[in-house]
Amino acid sequence: MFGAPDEPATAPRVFEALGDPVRRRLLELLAPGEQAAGALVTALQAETRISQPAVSQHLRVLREACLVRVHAEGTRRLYRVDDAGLDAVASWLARFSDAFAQPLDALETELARGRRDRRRVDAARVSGRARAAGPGRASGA
Amino acid sequence: MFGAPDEPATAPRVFEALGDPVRRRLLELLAPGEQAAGALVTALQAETRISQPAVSQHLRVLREACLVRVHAEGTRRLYRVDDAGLDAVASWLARFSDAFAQPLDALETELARGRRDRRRVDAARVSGRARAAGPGRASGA
DNA sequence: CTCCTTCATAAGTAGACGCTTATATTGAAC
DNA sequence: GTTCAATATAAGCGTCTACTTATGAAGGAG
Repeated sequence: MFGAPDEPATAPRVFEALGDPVRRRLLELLAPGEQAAGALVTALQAETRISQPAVSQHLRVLREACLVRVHAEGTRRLYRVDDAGLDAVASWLARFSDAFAQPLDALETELARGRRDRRRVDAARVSGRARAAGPGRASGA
Repeated sequence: MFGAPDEPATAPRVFEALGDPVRRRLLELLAPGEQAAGALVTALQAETRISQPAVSQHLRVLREACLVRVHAEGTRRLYRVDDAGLDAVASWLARFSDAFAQPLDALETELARGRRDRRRVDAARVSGRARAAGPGRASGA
């Protein structure tokens, strides 16, 4: 049952996976915690008219992008968010952080190291404010 | 020349825009600073076989997603990264930050406020580590 | 073993998307 | 003015993508 789980451990096509609104919604539904595939189907069908295979295919794409992880429990498939994909996105995005963010990064790294000793390894750190920015880009003028 | 610049100031279809590798490359090319459209075409053509209109169309999508901003200088069109779109991405991504990140966010906000007084308003803060995470998600086990 | 539940895969199709060539528009230079 | 340089838009087209229905495979219950 259920094809062999031989994902390549890297995170290819992450942005492509996030390009679809249904897949983003799936991730949002998974944000609070683990969910069975069936529960995700039900939740989506309460919002949109979509079939079970469609959801399954979306979950496959998310899996291949390392954005979700699965483990079987009986006949159920329990999905959860996978940090690997999100980290890939965050790290790409970091390239566009303003220059002044760098020292802050260093501080964060330090703090994160301290926390890591408190057990909680290698988790993503992302924060953002949604308002449009003024002219404060790295390019200056 | 050049259609009227009436973008809606919001950032729709940001993830869709980032879904294309050429558009991501364009943003990377713009990361160091402002670039003329022609320079971007030249840079891309040094890597891939692509036409000028194709690049122009990609730039249009990036514009509509608030991922780049333009201003005309003579007959040139100078493009730069627009924080609005990146902020939208970062803020969506923030939903998936681990719980322990919250206090850190507060610290950051405080630090950012201090910097804001030093002039440099409302810029995005994003940082991430690319390595795959251990079992540290919000969903616990 | 049989039946039901849960989920994935197969095959086919409509539409979206990105590319190309051709052309229009605008500013600068002569 | 005419001409050139820079960029955007228009039209057309192949391909990729997400959907559907139909089916398969596997675990649990009786």
